[in-house]
Amino acid sequence: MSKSNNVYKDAFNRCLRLLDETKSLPSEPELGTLLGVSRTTVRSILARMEETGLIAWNKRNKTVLRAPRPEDFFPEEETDSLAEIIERSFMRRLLAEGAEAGMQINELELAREIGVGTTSVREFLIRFSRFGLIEKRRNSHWVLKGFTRAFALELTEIREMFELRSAAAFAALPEDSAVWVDLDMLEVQHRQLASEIATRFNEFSELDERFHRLIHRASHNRFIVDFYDVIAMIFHYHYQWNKAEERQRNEVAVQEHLAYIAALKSRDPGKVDAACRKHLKSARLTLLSSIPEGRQAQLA
Amino acid sequence: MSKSNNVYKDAFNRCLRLLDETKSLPSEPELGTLLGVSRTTVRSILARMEETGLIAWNKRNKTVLRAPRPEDFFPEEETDSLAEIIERSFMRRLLAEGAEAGMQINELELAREIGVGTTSVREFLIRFSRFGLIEKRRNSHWVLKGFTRAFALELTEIREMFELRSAAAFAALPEDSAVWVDLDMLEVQHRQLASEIATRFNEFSELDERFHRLIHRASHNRFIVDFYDVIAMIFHYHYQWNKAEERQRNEVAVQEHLAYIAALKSRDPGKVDAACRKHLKSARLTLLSSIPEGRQAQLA
DNA sequence: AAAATGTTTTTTCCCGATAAAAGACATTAC
DNA sequence: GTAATGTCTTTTATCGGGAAAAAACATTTT
Repeated sequence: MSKSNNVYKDAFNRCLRLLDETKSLPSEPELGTLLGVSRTTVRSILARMEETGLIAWNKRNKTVLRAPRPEDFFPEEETDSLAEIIERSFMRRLLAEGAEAGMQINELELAREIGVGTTSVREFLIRFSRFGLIEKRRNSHWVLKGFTRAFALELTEIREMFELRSAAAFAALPEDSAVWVDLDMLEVQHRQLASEIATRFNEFSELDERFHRLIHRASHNRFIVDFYDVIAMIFHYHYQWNKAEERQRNEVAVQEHLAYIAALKSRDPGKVDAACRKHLKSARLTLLSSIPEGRQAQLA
Repeated sequence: MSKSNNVYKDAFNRCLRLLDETKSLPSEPELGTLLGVSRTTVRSILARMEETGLIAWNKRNKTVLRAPRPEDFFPEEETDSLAEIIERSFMRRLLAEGAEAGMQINELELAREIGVGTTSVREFLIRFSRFGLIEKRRNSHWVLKGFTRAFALELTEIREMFELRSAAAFAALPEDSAVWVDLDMLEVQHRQLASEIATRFNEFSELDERFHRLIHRASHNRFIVDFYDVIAMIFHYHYQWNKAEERQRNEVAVQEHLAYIAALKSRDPGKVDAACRKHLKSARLTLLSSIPEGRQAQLA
């Protein structure tokens, strides 16, 4: 087994959901762009759909025969890429108790534990190293730097620097820039979420990321834009294992975002700066308060 | 051939240079730390040195029998790690004419061209991607973003942000901090270089890097410290292929550094800021002026 | 008993091979 | 003649294996 066909399985599942909406499927290249895969994969999907009686396929004709049933879908866990599987396993370990700074990381052990080859683990660790949580010793093991208070402070320091600059750049964008439309859309979504916060508070994460990424993009600086990956990763996993006060937290954040959006729309640099600072400050406090006190740097 | 023994060969060569200085070599663990390799490698080195009549080795006794001759050394090109070889090849292509933005990068082709396995090339590209010059298309090729004017501007924007902050932090360090001693040493070396600039101008690069890294370390922020890797890499390769006005450039930079050092020692935030800005501005101009005008972003 | 040397085990680094997926080329349909 | 489908080729993602290097363990020396 050299490569799993998760790309195919994931695209197949997504394609199944398209079946509900139409009587017939579009052309192969069109499906390809829609699903983000090559025609080769599209054709495998169509082949299976024909086989299982979901569609009748004859050249350009792809008629939907029946609605998809639960058993038509591939199991969720088979649609994840290896990288995602490794990342999840690794993050679980990292945020679990006992993952102290200075600990060494063993590629072979990780690979065996997760049940994958060492190459994939190596590649993952190299990719992951840019998050500043691990470090390589040449010709030797990786060292865990740990998800410590120091890490959170260093991360937020950069975040604040970058976001203040991006927000200022955003406010200075011309009236006819497309970003104002995006911002309006985000504002509407924030208002909707605010009005139903009691039941939908867990949808905030995703909205949060889209909002901040929009702002960072205004910097027109790849290093700033890319840095948001670090923040997104940390927030994603950290809050996944730390649900304390989630509703309360998100409710506050939504209101801060709305104030921030209003400041951006005012295009007044002073107001933008103030609203941005206020939100970043509470984001920092939230992150810091959720790091257990015992989880300090233990490094020599 | 699964792994070259460049670690051994490189350490062997470095160990040969130690032979000139002493009558006998220290213990195995001591040699290991000195050369930065494991005892296993140290013992291979000693074994060969005994074999070639360089030393007499009997347990704790490692007596030097003769001075090393040129033919005792392994050829320089055999001491480079695969990663270094790939990096050099890749950078040569990148900075050569015809490497335009938007071009795709083919792992297999690169691997064949350099004469290495695909795994090593993949790992290199993943590591290299943090420099912001290439980007991965999921399940597909890498895309070259190109060493363009835009790249240089984005790079220097971050550099300036980080260095101004680090310099301010540096100046605020307590009197008894060890950094002041390091700074004094660097100042002396700068003065020496300044006085012999006509013949030693090409030694500036290395001094430059040590100076800026010292300053960045004062930020106590891993993201700032790590970012200097990007700058160092760009400067290293860029100037290696662009020697125009090198002497003139370095002469100016040394003087700017000396002014910058004086400002830091004054611990006056205003002076530090001014000296830092001045140096960064000329560094930016130098970098920009050396990017050919034709080398613009061509991306769709 | 601390630190060295001698020996064995484990891990890292890297290659070649193979299935999945992408991409290129040839052919057909509208 | 443009855009689809059909077919073939190339590239990517991943594994297992093997030599180099590190690390762990055992034994000796001072």
